[in-house]
Amino acid sequence: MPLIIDSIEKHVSLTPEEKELFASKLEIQQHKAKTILLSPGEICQYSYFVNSGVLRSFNINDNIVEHVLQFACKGWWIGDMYSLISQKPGNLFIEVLEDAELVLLSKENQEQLYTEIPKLERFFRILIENSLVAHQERLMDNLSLSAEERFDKFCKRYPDLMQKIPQKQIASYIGVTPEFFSKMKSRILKNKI
Amino acid sequence: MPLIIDSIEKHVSLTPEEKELFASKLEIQQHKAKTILLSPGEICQYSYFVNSGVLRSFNINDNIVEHVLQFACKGWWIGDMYSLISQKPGNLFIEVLEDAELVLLSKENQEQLYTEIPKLERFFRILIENSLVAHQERLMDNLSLSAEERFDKFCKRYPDLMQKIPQKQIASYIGVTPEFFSKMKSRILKNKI
DNA sequence: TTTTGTACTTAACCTAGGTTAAGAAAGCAT
DNA sequence: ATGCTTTCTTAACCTAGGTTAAGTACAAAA
Repeated sequence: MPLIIDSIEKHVSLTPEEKELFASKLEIQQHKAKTILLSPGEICQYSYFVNSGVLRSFNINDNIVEHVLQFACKGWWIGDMYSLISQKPGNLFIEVLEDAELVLLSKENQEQLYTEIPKLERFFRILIENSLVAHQERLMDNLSLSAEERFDKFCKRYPDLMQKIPQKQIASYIGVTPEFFSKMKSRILKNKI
Repeated sequence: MPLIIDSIEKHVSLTPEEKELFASKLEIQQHKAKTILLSPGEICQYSYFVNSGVLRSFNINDNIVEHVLQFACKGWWIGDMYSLISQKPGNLFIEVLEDAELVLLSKENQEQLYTEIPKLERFFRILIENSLVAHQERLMDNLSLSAEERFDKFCKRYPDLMQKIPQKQIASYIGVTPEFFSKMKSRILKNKI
């Protein structure tokens, strides 16, 4: 599994033995689109690394409205962080949007690796730092930008996702209804002409 | 500085020598309310731990509107994570809201400590994990809850802050204007009677 | 080929929250 | 006490985005 190793070695370098030890703790799974890997109420046991395909994490509030927390495509990690670290029942769905090959790292194996290969604890520290910064920026964007500006940023940040996923998912990610998203999109088109 | 050590030992235990090494890397500062510790465009050099007092981090968008990213009172860490890890100019102000005693840990010292005392890298990994979970929850709340529900959660989560800071700051944190916040507050009062 | 379901669009109408403006209250310094 | 500044309130009016509902366009089953 070269992709996951490569992505780690962008931040820390591993010896061949360390790579082997690491690889021995991983599990590979193939999943079809629409598969639900995790549902609210369940305890998240894995960090998922995406070799190919697209996943999303989202929740559903009382009104049956979905809200997307994260998309993950090739080279990204996804999971229910809250449930994973607390080992309590989570609030998120994790769903496969496009047929995917995933690398699974169980909570226990991850903890073991932290002590067996401290460089991996560093890697995950850095990974989570970057994720925190991204979430902080998205939070501030939601507080200060209009829907159109958020959409604009989304297009620039995830240009490849636009083709791959239904636009209602993007609407949900930027925090508007599919109807408003559609209205907004046609307004943008008109203004460009 | 017992508070910062205590807060670390809730997650990892340190030997007396490690505590001493750690303490030797810290700097203590007193600051009056209204002091600006960091402004947009500057590069953040420190993680700030709050011994006493209250701080906030916030940004200002084009329209001269402030948005609060975080409050920090006794026992909390604050900083501009984006600028700190990238060592690029940041977007945040960090301001003292109530006279404060702070413990400063410089970026270089923090990196040194990670290798000198790997347990500290673990501590900060856990700290950041928790921060990430909190930001994820706040993000989802902003997508799915009304202003009143967000205010409700804020009151429950930070009951002590209500007395300490001007309510316009709380309005800014939950993402509404001070005027609307005031209207909402009086509506809530009426409904309780 | 028809059916069925899901995604997308459009339009009329609605509301949570924003804007503007003016006054009241409360700190804080002189 | 007296002004000066900042915070808070209220009210009239406004708008971004939500809701409801109906219709269109596909794609997957059957």
